[in-house]
Amino acid sequence: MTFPDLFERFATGVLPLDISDAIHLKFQSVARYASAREGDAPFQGAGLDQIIFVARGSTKLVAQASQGREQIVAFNFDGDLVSVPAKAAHSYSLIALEDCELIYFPANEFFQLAGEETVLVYDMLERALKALARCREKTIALGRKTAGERIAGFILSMADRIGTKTHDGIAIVLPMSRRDIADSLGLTIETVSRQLTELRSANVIETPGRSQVLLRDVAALKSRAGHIQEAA
Amino acid sequence: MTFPDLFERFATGVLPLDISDAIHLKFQSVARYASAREGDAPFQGAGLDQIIFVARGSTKLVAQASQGREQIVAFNFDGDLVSVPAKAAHSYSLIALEDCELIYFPANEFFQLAGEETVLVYDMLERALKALARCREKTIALGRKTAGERIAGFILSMADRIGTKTHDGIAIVLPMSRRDIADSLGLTIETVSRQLTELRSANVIETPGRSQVLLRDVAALKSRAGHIQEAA
DNA sequence: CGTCACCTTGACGAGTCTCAAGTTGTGTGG
DNA sequence: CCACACAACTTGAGACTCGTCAAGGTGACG
Repeated sequence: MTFPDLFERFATGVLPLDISDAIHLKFQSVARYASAREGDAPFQGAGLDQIIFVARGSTKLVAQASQGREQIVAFNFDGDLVSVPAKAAHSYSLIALEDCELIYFPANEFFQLAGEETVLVYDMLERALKALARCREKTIALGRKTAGERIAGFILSMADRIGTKTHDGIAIVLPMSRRDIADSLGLTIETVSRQLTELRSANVIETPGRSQVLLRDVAALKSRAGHIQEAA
Repeated sequence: MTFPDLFERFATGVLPLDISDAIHLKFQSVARYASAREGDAPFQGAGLDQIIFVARGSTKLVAQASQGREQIVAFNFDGDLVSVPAKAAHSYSLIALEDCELIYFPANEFFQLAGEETVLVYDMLERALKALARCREKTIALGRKTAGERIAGFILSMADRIGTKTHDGIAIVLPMSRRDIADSLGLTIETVSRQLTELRSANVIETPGRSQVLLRDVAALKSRAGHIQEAA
C-alpha cells in the first residue's frame, strides 16, 4: 500500500470528519511511515514519546520487568492509536505481531497540531480515558481472577475486537502466540495451554490449527469469565 | 473548612495559574461540594461520570467483581483529581478511607468549561496519560510480581505519596486497612500480614500501631520491590 | 517430506489462599 | 482515666492453584 493510502486510513480513523483541509495537510506533512516485520520493535530507543497509528497489522505493547519477566500491556489491531512512552519507570516497547504498516508522530508535534483543532484534543482525552478504562479492567482480571476466568475473558475480548461471524458461530484468527497470551494475562504458556484444552474438551471452543479459535458456546464462555468484561 | 477555602485548593491545584477570572468564576459556580465520613460512597448511583477533587482526606476507587471479589484500582489523597465512570463493565465506586471533603463536577460540565481554556484540556489529557501510566505499572505488578515484591513496592509508593521525613527515616500513616492493601495488590489480608511480619523481622520496617509504618532500610525495600517502580 | 519452533501433556513443588484460632490496638462507656 | 469489648490484625496448618521442569506431539514452512 502507498503512503497516501495509509495516511488516508489514519485520517478517516482518527481525525474529525469536519476538520479543515489546512490541518489535514499539516498532519500529512508531519506524519511518518514505518513498516515492521513480525517481531520487529521499530521504535526501540526512539528517545521520544510516540503516537502510533496501526494502519495494517497488529502489535503488542510490552513492558519489561526485572529478571526477564515481561508483561504485555495491550494488544493493538488495525486502526488502533497507541501512545508509547519513551521514558517511564520501565522500558516499554511496541513489537509487531505480524508484518505491519504504521503511521507515527512524535507526541509533542502531534499534540501541538491537535491544539489547532480543540475537538481533536478532546478526542485524544477520550481515547486516553478509554485506554485507562481498559487498563483498569485488566487490573481486575490480573488481581482477582483465576486462570480459567482470564482465558475465557481473553477469548471474548478478542472475539469482540477481531472476531468474524461465520454461519455457525464466531471465528478468531489470533495473531499472537501462546507466549504472548500468557504474558498478557500474567500466566505461563503451560497454564494457557491447559486452560484451552479444558475449554476444548468442554466443547466450548474448537482450535483448528495453532492460531484459529472457533467459539462454540459463547454463553458458557461468558459465565466462565466471571461475569466481568475485560480488556486484553 | 468553608466551601471557598476548599474551592481555592481545587483552583490552585488544578486550574492553570494564568487562567482568566471569568473561567475561574464559572468553575466556582459549577463546583459542588460533598463531605464523606469514613466508609461512605458519596457518588453511589450518581448515574453520570464524575470528576472529583479530593480537597481533604483520602479515598479508594473500588471495582466490584463477581462473587464479592473487590479490586481497588487506585488510592487518592489530598489534592488528587479522580475521574469516576458511572457506566462501565463493572460498577466502580469511590469510597472514603477517612473523613473527606470533596469538590466535584459532572464530567460533561467540567469538560465543557475546560474547553474554554485549551490549556486545561491538555492538562486533563496529561493527567489521564499519567493515570494510564500508573495503571500500567500496576498491571505489571499484578501480572508478574510475587507477594513480597508487591508489598515492598506498595510501601515505597506510599512513602513517595504520603510519607513524611523524620530525623531517623521516613514515616507513613496509612489511612487504609490491611484489607484495602490486599484488595489493591490482589492478595489476601493474611498474605499481606505475613509479608509485613517478614519485613519487620528483617529490620526493613517497623510498624508501631496499626496504621504507622517506619522505613528503616529503603535500599532493602527497593531491592525487594523487583527493581520496578509501581503505583499503588 | 523433513525440520523446527511451537504447543501440549505430565509429574512435582512452591507460593498463595482458606479456614481456624489466637492476639493486640483502638475506641467507648463507665 | 481505666477497663472492657470488639474489630482488626497476626499466626498456624493444610489444601489447591498455578509455576517449574521435563518429555513428547504437531502444525507450518521450506
